[in-house]
Amino acid sequence: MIKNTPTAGCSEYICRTFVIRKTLEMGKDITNRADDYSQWYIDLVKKADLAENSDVRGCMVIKPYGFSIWEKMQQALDKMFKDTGHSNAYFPLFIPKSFLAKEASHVDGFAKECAIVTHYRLKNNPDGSGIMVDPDAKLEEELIVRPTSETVIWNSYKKWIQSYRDLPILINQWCNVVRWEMRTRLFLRTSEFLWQEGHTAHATSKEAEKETLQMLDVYADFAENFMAVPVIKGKKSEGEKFPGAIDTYCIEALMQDGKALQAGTSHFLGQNFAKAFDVQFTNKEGKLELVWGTSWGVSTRLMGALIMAHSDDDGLILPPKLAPIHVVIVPIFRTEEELAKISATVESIATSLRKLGLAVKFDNRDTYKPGYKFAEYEMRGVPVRIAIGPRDLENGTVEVARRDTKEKQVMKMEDVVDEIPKLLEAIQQNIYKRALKFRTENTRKVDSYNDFKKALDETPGFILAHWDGTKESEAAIKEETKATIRCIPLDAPTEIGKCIYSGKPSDRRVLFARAY
RNA sequence: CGGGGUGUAGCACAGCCCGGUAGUGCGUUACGUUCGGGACGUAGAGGUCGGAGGUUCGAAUCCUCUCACCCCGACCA
Repeated sequence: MIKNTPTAGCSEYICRTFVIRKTLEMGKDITNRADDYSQWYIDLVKKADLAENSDVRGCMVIKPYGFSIWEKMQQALDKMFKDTGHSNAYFPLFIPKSFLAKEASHVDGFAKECAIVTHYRLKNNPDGSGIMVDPDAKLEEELIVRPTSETVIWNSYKKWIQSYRDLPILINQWCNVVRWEMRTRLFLRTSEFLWQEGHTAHATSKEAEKETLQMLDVYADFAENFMAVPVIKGKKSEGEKFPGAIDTYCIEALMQDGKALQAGTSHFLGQNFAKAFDVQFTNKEGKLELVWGTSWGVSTRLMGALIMAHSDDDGLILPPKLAPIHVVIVPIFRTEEELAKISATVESIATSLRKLGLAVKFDNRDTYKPGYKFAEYEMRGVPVRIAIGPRDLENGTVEVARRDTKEKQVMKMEDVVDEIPKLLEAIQQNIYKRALKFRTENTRKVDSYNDFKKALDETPGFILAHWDGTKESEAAIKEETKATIRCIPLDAPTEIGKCIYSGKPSDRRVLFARAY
């Protein structure tokens, strides 16, 4: 094969072996998105060392690397909450059954997915074969493992609020919740998940509504500027809103397979929970009035959004603002002496980069070859990789590779400190723009039910279409196409049209998609 | 809850149809050679074959029951 035309044949041979080799190696790692998107996602979560299934049904173990990304999200969000006047607090994991029953639509919404504590003691089996629940230790009243905390929090608010002077109450809690889902998927839907839930109480409807929309803006800001995921802000239809809310607002993101993902919600609760828990205050006029409420939350589901929005067949792609490691430095060396020389240079580069607030990892393990490390950090989505070898030491250069485009460049060592922060910023911008471009290209206006169905099957994505505003049409469309109204976009312009399903008049387009 | 699948070494799997020394790859340990895109050699360690019962001289393998998890649906702030 190589012997015929030495030069051309040789390079062709090398090239081909490389491709075959690469294909095999990649196949060994993660499924291609094009072959099976769902499997790609699962492979990626596991191979990037983000999380794994635990032996507890529907529950995941979030591994250190995955958790460190979640911590970065928490830090950024927590600051945004504090900056908008909120404080953190903590309420119990357990909710007495009677609490949950107080708000009718709330209990309807969650009843089918609750974990319930009925006993408080175990004992040895009489036959000595392990342990059993002690039937004598039955609880007077069952405890529900919180699926969300409105009830237990409003029960406290009743004690805390007497006068308009006690308002507003602006509280957030970081915690775990349990929803006994039929079917689970790592990060996207797990029986137990981590989240934050904000719960605020206000003297007026106007103020509560303002809070609801303010937090929606915070979420959108976070999604776009930290996660680099463009989102559409909107209002949920009656059928899709939170049980117990007057209005539910949300941010909706589009994943690479054309399915929508609800990335955060903010609810205007009206006086529903105040009514249920009898939370009244004396207003300035000395009259008793019910308190107005909001609640809002984002969860570890954001991890799913982050993964699916940007990553490729080689692994995770992380936005620099949420990457636990910004820059990984891989030394290329043969001997310990070479490594020692390189280390000296690396230390000075790493120190200067760290002074800029960057997380820099120097991977000087001698147990893995450089190629292995390159692949590993690509899998983990580290935005920038610097390679330094003997050749670089001679030339005073380094090799810089960016994860988002896989481009490599040779950079002068003295430029590194100036250029890397710019490069990270460029990556942050680039992946946002790429995601936005994808969304734009996969958002379609459709005016007939046939085109709607065709679009869903042939070119999945967001669909903007007219809807008559009725539950009946919404339900029928969902039943027939599995597409749901993701939201009524807040910025939707008034536009006269006809509902794609019923043909009845409509004054604006709403956002449809199949969703996670 | 319906459909499908899987439980055998840390991980991925073969062996089962047709019963008879529990295997392969990766990882791991030691040593040596390697190191600019996923290295290789040699030697070693590592297994209640998901669980219970049954058939049999003998069960990872056949039969019955059972448990668990995963995937695809249905459901779902």
